[in-house]
Amino acid sequence: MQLSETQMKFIRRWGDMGTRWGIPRSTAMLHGLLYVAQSPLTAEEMCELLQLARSNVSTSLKELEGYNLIYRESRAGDRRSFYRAESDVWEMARRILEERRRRETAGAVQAVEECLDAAREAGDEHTAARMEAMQELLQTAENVATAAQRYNTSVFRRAALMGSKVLALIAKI
Amino acid sequence: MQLSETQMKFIRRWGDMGTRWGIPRSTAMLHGLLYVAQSPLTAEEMCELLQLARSNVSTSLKELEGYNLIYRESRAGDRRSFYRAESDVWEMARRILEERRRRETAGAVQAVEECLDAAREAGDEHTAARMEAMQELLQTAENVATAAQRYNTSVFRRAALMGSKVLALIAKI
DNA sequence: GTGTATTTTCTGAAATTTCAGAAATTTGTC
DNA sequence: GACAAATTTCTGAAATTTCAGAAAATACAC
Repeated sequence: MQLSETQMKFIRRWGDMGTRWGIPRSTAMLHGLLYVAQSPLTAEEMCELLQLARSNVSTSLKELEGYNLIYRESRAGDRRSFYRAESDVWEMARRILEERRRRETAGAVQAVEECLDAAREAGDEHTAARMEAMQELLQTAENVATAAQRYNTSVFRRAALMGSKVLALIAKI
Repeated sequence: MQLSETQMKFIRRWGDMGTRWGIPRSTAMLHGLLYVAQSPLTAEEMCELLQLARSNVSTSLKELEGYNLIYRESRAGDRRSFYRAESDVWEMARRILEERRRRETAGAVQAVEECLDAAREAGDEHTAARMEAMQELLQTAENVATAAQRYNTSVFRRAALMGSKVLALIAKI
């Protein structure tokens, strides 16, 4: 496989994007590569195409698997693993949402919960009130994110596409 | 002003949270401090309470102002600035959303747009299709985020609280 | 089992980010 | 204007993160 100039451009941009989102550049680039690739690739090929160290590719692919953004496949008579990306962008978004919920929001809910308990324990009304408000926000975010996992990708996509209309409707109630 | 143990605990936790979200620990801690503070604080007081360098506090406060998460106020006969945080957590969330949209999503939409043009130019059907799908996702996220800015905080909150029910409804269509 | 292809883990170097202290600038008073 | 208080910017040190190369572990053929 050879990368076209256009593909390389996307991969580089996607890498830049990643860094703004807290994802290492090389990890994001590998994801971008698999997203535009027409067929599954081996780790070795990816090293070659993006000029990354084999170790780096190995670690990054594992991270991407953790986010369920890529699949690894085996082929008969070939002991290497072949990787391909989830190609449905809505499914991709849903999985990112789920992982971020798990790693970030869930922890926050628990942390604030603890602080709320401590504030009540100490009879600190003001702080308790603040913690309660924060708790409502975090718990709601958590609930929405969890709900999004219950339905299929098509529902998720339609909900997003209708998003602004739903808001307009709610504003009228 | 003196910080209670509970408040200090929250501030530290909030700082930890920040780092996971790509926000410097000291910046997040300052925000947490202002969120739990009962009255506006000066930069100097914040240095004292959190044991941070004056310069650091200055930079971080400016960053928080950039996110519209804090307000600075002046008082007659006092040349110092007094800071307080937005205390409505839903308004807070809305502003974070808006800033993230501006800084992260907006740039991505443009980057993918460019790549899409390049792919079409080069007659690269496969890549163009992938870029189109990605574009739909990013543009939709952008649209929803923009829409959320059009209504007041109460609408935003109600929409979030109804989120899972709205999803269930859409799933039935 | 042995040997080889492939992947993963370990280690440290390079790059980046965070943040304190010093210097410079701004703001407001007189 | 001169002066003092407050804030911001500059600089580099410390901490963290990213990532390459080497070593170790694993998987599979024979």
